Amino acid sequence: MKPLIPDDTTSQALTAQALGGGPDRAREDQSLHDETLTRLRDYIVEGSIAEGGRVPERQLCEMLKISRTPLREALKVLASEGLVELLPNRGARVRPLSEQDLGELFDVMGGLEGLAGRLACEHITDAEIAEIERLHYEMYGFYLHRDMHGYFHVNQLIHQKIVEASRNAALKSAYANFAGRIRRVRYSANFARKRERWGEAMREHETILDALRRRAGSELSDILFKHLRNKRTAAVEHLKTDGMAASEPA
Amino acid sequence: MKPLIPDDTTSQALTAQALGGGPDRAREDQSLHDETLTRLRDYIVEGSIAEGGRVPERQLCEMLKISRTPLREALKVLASEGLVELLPNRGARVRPLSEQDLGELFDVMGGLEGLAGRLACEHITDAEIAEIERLHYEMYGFYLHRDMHGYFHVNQLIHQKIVEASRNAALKSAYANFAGRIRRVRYSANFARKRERWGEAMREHETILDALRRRAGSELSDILFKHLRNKRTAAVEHLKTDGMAASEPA
DNA sequence: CCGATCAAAATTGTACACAATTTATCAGTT
DNA sequence: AACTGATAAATTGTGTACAATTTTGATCGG
Repeated sequence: MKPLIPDDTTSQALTAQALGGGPDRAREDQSLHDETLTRLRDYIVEGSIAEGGRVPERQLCEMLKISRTPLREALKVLASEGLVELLPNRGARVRPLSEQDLGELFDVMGGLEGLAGRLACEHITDAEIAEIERLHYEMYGFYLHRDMHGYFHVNQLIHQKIVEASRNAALKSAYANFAGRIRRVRYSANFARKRERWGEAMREHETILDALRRRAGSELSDILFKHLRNKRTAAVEHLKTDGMAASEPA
Repeated sequence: MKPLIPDDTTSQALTAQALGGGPDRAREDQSLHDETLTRLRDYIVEGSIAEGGRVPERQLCEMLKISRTPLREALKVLASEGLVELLPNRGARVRPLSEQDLGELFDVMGGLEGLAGRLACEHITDAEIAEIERLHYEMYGFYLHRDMHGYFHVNQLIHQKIVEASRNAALKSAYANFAGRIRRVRYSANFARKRERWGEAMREHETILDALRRRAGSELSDILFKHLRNKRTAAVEHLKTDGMAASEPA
């Protein structure tokens, strides 16, 4: 058989354990439950299970080489995180994200990023700003070379840095949670083809950096929300067109 | 890469399930797990267990008249919500909230409320605004009569209405989660004695209502965050002084 | 008398068994 | 042949048993 789940799954941003405010537990003495939780979450976030697909417990148990008890515990947690849906006596399904759901999630992300920016202005060091500037120009390079992949990567890095600079663990956890939920659709749907929006996003990032330099919290908060709102529009638009094709076969 | 999952897309049943820890759900065919989850959460939020207090599973099982399995499932979920802490082989403890934790939570609440206000401006109806106005004046009445209890109650109602008007279920859930975490300390600590802050808060509420009437999203978002930031200062100050006395006997 | 070491009890982590509910299969009837 | 109903299989929900770890308690030595 196949491993089904790679061991060194790059769990980059999703370090924090849920909304808990992250006791950044070392990988050593993780209980079977925690291990299962992390692996299942990554598995789902990566989009390895079809939307709304039924997931028999037995099958997952075999896959993860554990018994049902820790698996079910993990499922309950994932349900509370919003990743799966638990239907009574009918098992767990990967929570389908409607157009509206995605819109809502993006708005919340916008609120959280706005908050992160505002708080970052209170705490960020010059060195951190310099680092973000560096990333910004790197991103600009990707933009010029039309390297979408590199662009997105650095883009996420910048937003992540801002969240870090907020010095707020609770915010960081919540952010990671919502990011994971969105990332699932982002995985199955490639965000390319938004060339016209690209330049606009790049300009928005200029203003973000500017506000950050001036430590203008309220202003930055506003800019970041609107930035995400624009992203939202593009994303929902994308899901609307691409989502159709995916669920078309009928 | 892995089929593994039959593509059975018959899921349309949108159970009002915990989206991020949302405490609103139908009381009908709750599984024992859900029932336990709700009851335990309420129990903890109400402050019935001392901070950091050990909570033997057996004891809780007797109290809730259930076996360990659903209880443990509930504990895992509460841990992911940040209410309790799970120490390996050492059981669950009510998560102690440091001064900093409380500050962080208040800031996140501020961000969420700001977001709620911004979104509310996009969706709120005149009737809803009228309702909030009514509550506002009711609250003002309590203020004039120096009725702290009534004031706080209506105050929470107003903030709740704004969240409702945002028309964002994900936000509502996250808000409920963080509100619960804060409420735990608010219960054990009576927020009285903040007379001087009271008038200021009342004035802030005037501006909130004003911005809401004008549907000035960005402005309202800013006001709401700053409003919560002021609350935060008062609350943290309170915990600093009162928290000492509370954790004395140990 | 106080502290350390080891055994006993209690508590937690996981697996498994059984009951309840849902889903699938298959007659029989129109 | 399609539909309805009953029955069988499978799956989920909950309780309990057992192993592993921690906490408690007692004995021994200083």
